[in-house]
Amino acid sequence: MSKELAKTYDPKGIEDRIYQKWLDKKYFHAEVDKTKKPFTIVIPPPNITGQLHMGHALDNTMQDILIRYKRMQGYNALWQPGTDHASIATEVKIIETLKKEGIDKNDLGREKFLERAWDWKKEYGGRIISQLKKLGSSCDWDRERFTMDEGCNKAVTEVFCKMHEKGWIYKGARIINWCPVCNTSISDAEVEYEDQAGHFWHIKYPLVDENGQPSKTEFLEFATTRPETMLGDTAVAVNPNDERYTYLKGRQVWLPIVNKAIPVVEDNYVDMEFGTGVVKITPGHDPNDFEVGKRHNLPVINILNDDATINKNGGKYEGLDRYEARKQIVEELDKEGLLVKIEDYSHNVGTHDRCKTTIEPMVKEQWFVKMDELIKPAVEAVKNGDIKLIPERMEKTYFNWTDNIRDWCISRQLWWGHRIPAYYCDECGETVVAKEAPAVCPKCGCTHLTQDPDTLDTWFSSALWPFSTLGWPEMTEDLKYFYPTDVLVTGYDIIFFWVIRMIFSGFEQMGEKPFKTVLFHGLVRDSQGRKMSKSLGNGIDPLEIIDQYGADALRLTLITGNAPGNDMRFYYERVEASRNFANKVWNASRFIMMNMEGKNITKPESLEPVDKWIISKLNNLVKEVTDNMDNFELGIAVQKVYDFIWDEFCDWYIEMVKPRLYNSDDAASQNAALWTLKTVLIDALKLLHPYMPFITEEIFCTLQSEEESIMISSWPTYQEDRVFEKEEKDIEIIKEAVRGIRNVRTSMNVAPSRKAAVYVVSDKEEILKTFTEGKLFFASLAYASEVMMQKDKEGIDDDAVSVVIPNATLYIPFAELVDLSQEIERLEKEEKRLQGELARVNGMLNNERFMSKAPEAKVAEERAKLEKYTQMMSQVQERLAQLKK
RNA sequence: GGGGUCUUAGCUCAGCUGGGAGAGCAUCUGCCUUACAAGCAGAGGGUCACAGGUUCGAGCCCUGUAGGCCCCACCA
Repeated sequence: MSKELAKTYDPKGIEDRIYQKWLDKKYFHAEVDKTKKPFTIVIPPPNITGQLHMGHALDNTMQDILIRYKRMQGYNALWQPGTDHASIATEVKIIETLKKEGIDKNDLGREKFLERAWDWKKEYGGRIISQLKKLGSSCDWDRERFTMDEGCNKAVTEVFCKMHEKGWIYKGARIINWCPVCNTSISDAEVEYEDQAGHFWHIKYPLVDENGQPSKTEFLEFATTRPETMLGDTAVAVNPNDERYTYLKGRQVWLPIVNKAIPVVEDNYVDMEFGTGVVKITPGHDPNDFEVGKRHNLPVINILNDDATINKNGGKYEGLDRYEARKQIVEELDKEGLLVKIEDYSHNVGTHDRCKTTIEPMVKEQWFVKMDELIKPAVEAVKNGDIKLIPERMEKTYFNWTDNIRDWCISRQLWWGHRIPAYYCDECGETVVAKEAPAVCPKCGCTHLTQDPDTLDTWFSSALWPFSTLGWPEMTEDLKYFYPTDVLVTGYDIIFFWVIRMIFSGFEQMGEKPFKTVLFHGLVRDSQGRKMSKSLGNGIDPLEIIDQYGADALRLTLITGNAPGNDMRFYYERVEASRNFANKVWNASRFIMMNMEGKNITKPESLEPVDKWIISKLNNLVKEVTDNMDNFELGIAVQKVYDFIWDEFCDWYIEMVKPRLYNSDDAASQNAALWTLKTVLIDALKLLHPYMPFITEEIFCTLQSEEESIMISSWPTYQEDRVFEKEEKDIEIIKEAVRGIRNVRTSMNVAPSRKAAVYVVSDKEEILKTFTEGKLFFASLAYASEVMMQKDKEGIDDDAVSVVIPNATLYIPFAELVDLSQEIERLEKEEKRLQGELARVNGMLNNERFMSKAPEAKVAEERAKLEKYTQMMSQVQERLAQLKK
């Protein structure tokens, strides 16, 4: 009936075969079914340019665990997959490959470029998907989507037009972050600030004298980190309360190099304490200065071209790169005696998160999303618990962003992306925002309209992902049934980029949250705690790990010993430990199947105490694991399954049951053992399945060939008729006895092959009964040649080694001479330990405040301990007295 | 500047609503016991960063200190 299993588990071959079977059987596919409750997860769509990395592996393992768990619980589980067009990332890659062919993007032209991009998508978009499959991800691949497919495009256009109509999307000239390398504007979220060593140039501008000429004697000194921006200075500012500068009211300073007079303005923005209390104002290239400029009606001068070279406004510096211009300007100022000093200075420099280029603030016409109103329901939902963030502390991060929200710059000067549905009349300049290109200008009636060349921020379409993938803007059955989704699993690093934007988009478009819970995970770092990165070359390829150790081992490694939202380090040793566990499961199963071979196992009439013990343990495990899973404590849950399988089931139960398996005389007992082994194994496999889908499937189907798949089997539930409290306690007593005996034997260097008689001495009838019932396995585990039950130590050699357990003393008369002094030493150590315990317990019980304030259950617990230790103590002391005689 | 987080065994980390400190790896000892040496049996190893506080009781809650990491922020 059962197939022959190899001695060590080899995931190679097995995994692909099983995955293909799941695909063939359509187990991952979900359809609307109103008789079942839905459980939905949308995948964070990986970039089409991407290769599977450890972050994906972790993220998708967590999702797969949740979705498999819920599927087994009977939910209609949908894991919606897809990929992201990742506008900048992809565009940059394509430009790179074009470059290698000697082609310039602009020479190629927009249309041809987009063809190349789609080719790229075709070629590489599938790569990451096949990698996700290697991991075991049970996504509904029939529903695979792409953030730039037709449906998503419809959704994007719809949202853009709706929000524009509402006035929440607008076009305006504002200061934005410009990346001179990618040649596009980027949003605030895409700017990464990093501390860079730079300089502080202390400069002075002459004041303008009464003749309108630069003064030779009066100067205003200040410092700047970007001296080249002086070309765009349109004022100098001081604080209105700064008495040092009251004399400047209404005066002007002379802007050197440019050679013109600019005003001194008073603005509270200036910090009197900092530096000289004077700030040069460059509204065209600094966000704060831009605001100051607005307040004082200062002109805005743009001194830069898009590639960050100086433009014609920079006079003789035109055409120079910003850093070269900086150098030459400083030299010129120095020549004119206007450079006071240069200081080393470390400051925060904004860089583009994609290419690390220093961004340049510039004033440009861009499209923005007005955030203040939009964000409100998103804030409220998290505040009132409608959306739960796990771990909770992420709420702080969330609110920190929402409280300081600024309008979102959504237009990008890129070609790869959703094109902005805005059209401009070539004749009259009218702007039309519409889903379809208008044939005629509604204002002047001409037919010459040009679409806005810009595309949208890639996150604009990702923000709609939870509902666009379900058919929105159509109110499809899918959408009605599967939305809102249940859990979003993602890294805390994209909370601003994605999570928040999905939340406000969900409320705005659907009138309902996009998901109920957000489960955050941290970063997977290398063994030294460093971020895995291409430049460091310290990345570990999950596919290589899968190839070497199997997907199950990788998954287990990523999930164990890690709390939500915390970063983790990746160690090969840990993968090995996971692989070893897979092997353990494999071999235990192999053992069970070997013993089942040729036997017709039936549900037994009665179970023996050990059987009840393990069933009861399993029952508790089911309850705990289910609770943990429901609370998203995935690591804790699997740790418990791991411990149960390895410790309780393999190291104890299987060993306990071996004598019965090897003895066919008592067929009923053997059947009960086999039935229990099988029953417990199957349920344990089920609990393990979400974590280690492949090996559990392989064993499950081999074990019972009539069953189709573990992934569609039902999740175990806690059962009242599987509670055996007495047996649990009884077996623990025997385990304690076994441990004690093994301990003594090891310390005396007695080989396991040397059996010895064991006397169980107790005046408690039930203890003797417990041992009598467990005699067979107790003897085997305790290396006993025979086990005798006695009420007292009548007839036992005084030199016998003793082990004290609650309510009983075990004696082992070894043939060889026992070193009495060593024996006394051992018992004295035990006495000391018990003394300590008793002191603690008595301390508590004699403390009146404890007795009056502690809960009753706690007091009872301590009383029981007192009794237990007192009793053990008397046994130890009695034995000591004997030996010292 | 604001916020978060961490500090627990040699290493990496768990420790859920406060009630006798855990795991994996590493170390030491003994075992090829017919499922598994990717294994089995045992052992050693921790003032839970420090100082206070709340509590009958603190690794866990509060305050402060030190150090590490992260995020946010316009100090020119």
